[in-house]
Amino acid sequence: MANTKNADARVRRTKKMLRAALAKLLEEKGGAADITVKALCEECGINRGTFYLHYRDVNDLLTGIEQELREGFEEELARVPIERLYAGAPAHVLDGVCRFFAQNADICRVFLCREGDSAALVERVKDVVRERALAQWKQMYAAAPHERYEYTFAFIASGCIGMLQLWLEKGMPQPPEEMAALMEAFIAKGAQALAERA
Amino acid sequence: MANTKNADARVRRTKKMLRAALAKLLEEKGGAADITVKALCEECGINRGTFYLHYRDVNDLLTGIEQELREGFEEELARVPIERLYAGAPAHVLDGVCRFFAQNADICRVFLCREGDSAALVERVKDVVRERALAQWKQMYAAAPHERYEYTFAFIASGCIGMLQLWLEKGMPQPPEEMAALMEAFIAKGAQALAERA
DNA sequence: TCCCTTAATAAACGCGCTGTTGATTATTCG
DNA sequence: CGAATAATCAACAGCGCGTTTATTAAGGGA
Repeated sequence: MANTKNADARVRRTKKMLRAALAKLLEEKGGAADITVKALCEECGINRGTFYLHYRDVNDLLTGIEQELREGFEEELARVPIERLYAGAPAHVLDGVCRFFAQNADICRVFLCREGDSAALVERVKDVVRERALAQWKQMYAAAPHERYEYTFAFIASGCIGMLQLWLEKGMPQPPEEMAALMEAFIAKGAQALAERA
Repeated sequence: MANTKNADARVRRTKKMLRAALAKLLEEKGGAADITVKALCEECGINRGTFYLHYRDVNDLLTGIEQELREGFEEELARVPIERLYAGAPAHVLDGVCRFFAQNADICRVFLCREGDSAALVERVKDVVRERALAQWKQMYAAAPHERYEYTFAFIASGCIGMLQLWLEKGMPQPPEEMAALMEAFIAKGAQALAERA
């Protein structure tokens, strides 16, 4: 990121084009697998040698974009007052997160969704969520949580991602706020929340 | 599977060796990416041409094993009385599922866990869980469920997988029954269940 | 047991992408 | 403008792929 900004205008141009090409090929092929350096360079009319001037291989370019996405998500997550989630009173605490996914839907759909073979990012996002939940817990109770909570946070992290994946797949027919409310209700009260609302 | 059984003894031998080699290389390299046909054949001392006699490429071999694992899981899942999950009374309905993961830990750890770049199987398993939950719902209430439930089932499916992934990563220090109870409690009552147990 | 069938081997083939190199041209920025 | 450096072009060996040929070895039914 910082690396990309403080650079020659030519470098910025090249990297930008490569990212666009990657995005396009990813959507075309569906999977990150067998995207070739050659195809990437031909896509944006760049010399193949130029690619190696900036990236080690295709995966290197890929993880760069992933990292940016993750950093953006992490920022958004930092604003969430997690402690209010467990209180049982949904209070629009996840609205921002859901909106973030909606805003970056193009990239998220490619990197976060099924068959993408880009499991790494999904796992990282889970880690971020889980660790933040754990840290929050420690801060709230000033004590190391029982192992049981770790598993529950893993459940929450994965569950949220899974719900968001389905949402993205469907083309986001619901507004982010509705998704947030659904997530919050389930986290707080589980399936019982459903019965009450039905 | 049936294909593997009704075959010449030589074919069975070859396929068996290839699977063993694949498992070994997967553990060594960590990721399914860049496992080469050549390496696979060298690993078990098989002619490279022989590989192509049975599989189209590495991915073909890979999905074969995945499918077996998924079928086993699907069988186990079919025995789960899902309707009792929503009642709020954990009743050891998920014990069998968790035991299945414990029994097949070796394979699950490779195919189901992080960084494995084998996202396809994870997604399939999610689908199985989600669809079964939906079908069960329809059977119980004889009506098409609100879209909200689809998202909730997606949450549950992904959440369970996530919890099981963490469990496998840790080396399964808890007995399957404990994991099952934890999952059941969270599904039924959400984070409130934690407060009550703390 | 024999013998026919079929799997496995060995060696070689062109193909395409990789990652690197050296020389040359074009662009940026002070 | 002019020095620095990014981008280009062409060519290179290397390697794994997927296929083909002829040959050897093993299996299983009559």
